Amino acid sequence: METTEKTTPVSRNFIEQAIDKDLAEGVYTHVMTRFPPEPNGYLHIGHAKSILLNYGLAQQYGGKFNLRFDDTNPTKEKIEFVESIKEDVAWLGADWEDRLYFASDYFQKMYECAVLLIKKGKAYVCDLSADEIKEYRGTLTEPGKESPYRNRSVEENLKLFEEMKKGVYADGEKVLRAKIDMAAANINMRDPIIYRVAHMSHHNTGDKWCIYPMYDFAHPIEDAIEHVTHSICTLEFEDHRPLYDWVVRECEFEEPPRQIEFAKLYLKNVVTGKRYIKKLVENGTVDGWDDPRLVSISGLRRRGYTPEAIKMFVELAGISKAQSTAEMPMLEYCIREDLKLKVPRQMAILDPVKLVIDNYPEGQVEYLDAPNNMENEELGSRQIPFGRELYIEREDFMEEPPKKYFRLFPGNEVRLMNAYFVRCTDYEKDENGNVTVIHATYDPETKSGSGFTGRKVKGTIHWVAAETAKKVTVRLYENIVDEEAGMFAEDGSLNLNPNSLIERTECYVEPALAEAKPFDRFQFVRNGYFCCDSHDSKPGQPVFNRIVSLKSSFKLPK
RNA sequence: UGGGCUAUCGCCAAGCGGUAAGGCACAGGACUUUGACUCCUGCAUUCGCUGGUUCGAAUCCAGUUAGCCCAGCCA
Repeated sequence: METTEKTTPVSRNFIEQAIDKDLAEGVYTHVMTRFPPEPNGYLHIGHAKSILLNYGLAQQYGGKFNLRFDDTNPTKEKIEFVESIKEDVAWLGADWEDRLYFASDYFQKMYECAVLLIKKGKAYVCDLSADEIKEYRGTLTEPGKESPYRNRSVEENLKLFEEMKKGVYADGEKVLRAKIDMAAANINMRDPIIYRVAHMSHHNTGDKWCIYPMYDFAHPIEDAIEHVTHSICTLEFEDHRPLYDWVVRECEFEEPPRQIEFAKLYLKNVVTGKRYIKKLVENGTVDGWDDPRLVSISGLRRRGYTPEAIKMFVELAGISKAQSTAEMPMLEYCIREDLKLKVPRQMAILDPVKLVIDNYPEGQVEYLDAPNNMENEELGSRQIPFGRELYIEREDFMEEPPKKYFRLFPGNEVRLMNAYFVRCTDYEKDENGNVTVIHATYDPETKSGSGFTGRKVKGTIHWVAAETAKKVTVRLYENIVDEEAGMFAEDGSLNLNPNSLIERTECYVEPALAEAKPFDRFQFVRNGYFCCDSHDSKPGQPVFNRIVSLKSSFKLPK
């Protein structure tokens, strides 16, 4: 093993610093984290940050990581979301081992905690209606006032709560509230509701319960039960921390978990909002939650992103408390970086025009050796057919080239990648002025790998032999949002980009690519990185999604 | 004078009283059988603003401004 010690001092983020301190001071002797999604939708890139952060921390400190579904509100949750979330978390590589938990499995314990609070005089059953509770709560600037039911006896509260549990009351008729402080500046502390009545079947517990705990009450208990040490959540829960601490303390849990908040990750000009995506799915703008244009985990996966790239992105973006919006090029950098040495490089023509090599024997086919990845010899090489008629990229030929155009134009010589030098001799156009065929002659001496140094060419273009080429469909993606117009229109709807998906059905690839399987990834020379689509590819008839284009610094001079 | 949080390059982000890391993006140049990759070079005399403390402040103090979050029987 090499000992290339990098002396780059990797700074620790504020969460790691907090954990270091806790460990050093003996507040905790181990580290336990968790990812606690509510199964009410699909995961997106923002969730990946939380997943990878929590899992990474557990790894780093030799601790454990749990996957826990925070399923305390049956009105929003579905089993299908549980499945998709498990798939996505697993795909990202966050291993919960045998620790898959459901908040709903703790309902009995939560109920007992509620009873304990009642007995301690710290909770009471309140008969106020939803509107009244809202009214009594006060406003941001005015204190609330106490509920007339606030001072019921412990016995009465116990009886009433028991009746709530038994189903005596209708939804909304009664709630259990924590008795804290109606005048607190922090609204979360103004006697928050901790249990509500909801006569509804739960995906996990069925009809066993008709009372369900609220997030603020349930979450700290869930963490405490699992001996989570660091309960990492996003910034909007900062105001809830005093309540979190109150619950853990009043329920008398030992070694209480600590809540730490960090900033969510947003992407510039990218939609992640559930209601917007739902609309896009419903009106057919996208073909599902895993549409390759979405940044849902399943969408990124289908597009061809790798877990490694997502992890790199999340690490690059960093962890802080400052509201941040990363730019798409940062994510794109990560996938290019990850795929660069991992995938084979192939020649594919996305916008074909025929090139005829007039001095090449008609009917002759010759196999040429082509390295799969010149920067990674481990990927080996392949044999590719060459012949008299080829397809080349339409943009690789110009009738009247501007200065500094290195590709094909009448009289110019270029290298056909992995093959020969060819010189353009002539071209044909149709009645509309479109170039239909380009003629050239090749020089046998210049065969790739022959060591020919007689002369040099400025340009190298890619090609595919016409006779053996495989015709495939390729999909090119752009942001689904019209960036020029801005994300949202005045009425709050999305400004859509009509060209977010360009499907090309007449693309030609090397024959071997016909056998590409879903999730096979390639670099198509000069066209970017592509992934065989997992939905629409059929055996022998692959569809390729462009994951990301290559960086191109070539711009036509004016 | 409601509470909480945040402000360091176009974007992300280190920094924790000793004189502004790094990455993305961008711009030059070298190299090149991908105008890619790689490699060089450049890119904050300044840390929201104003004062103060100090030999010394992005870091401490005071004030000020801006942004985000909170008034679900959602999470």
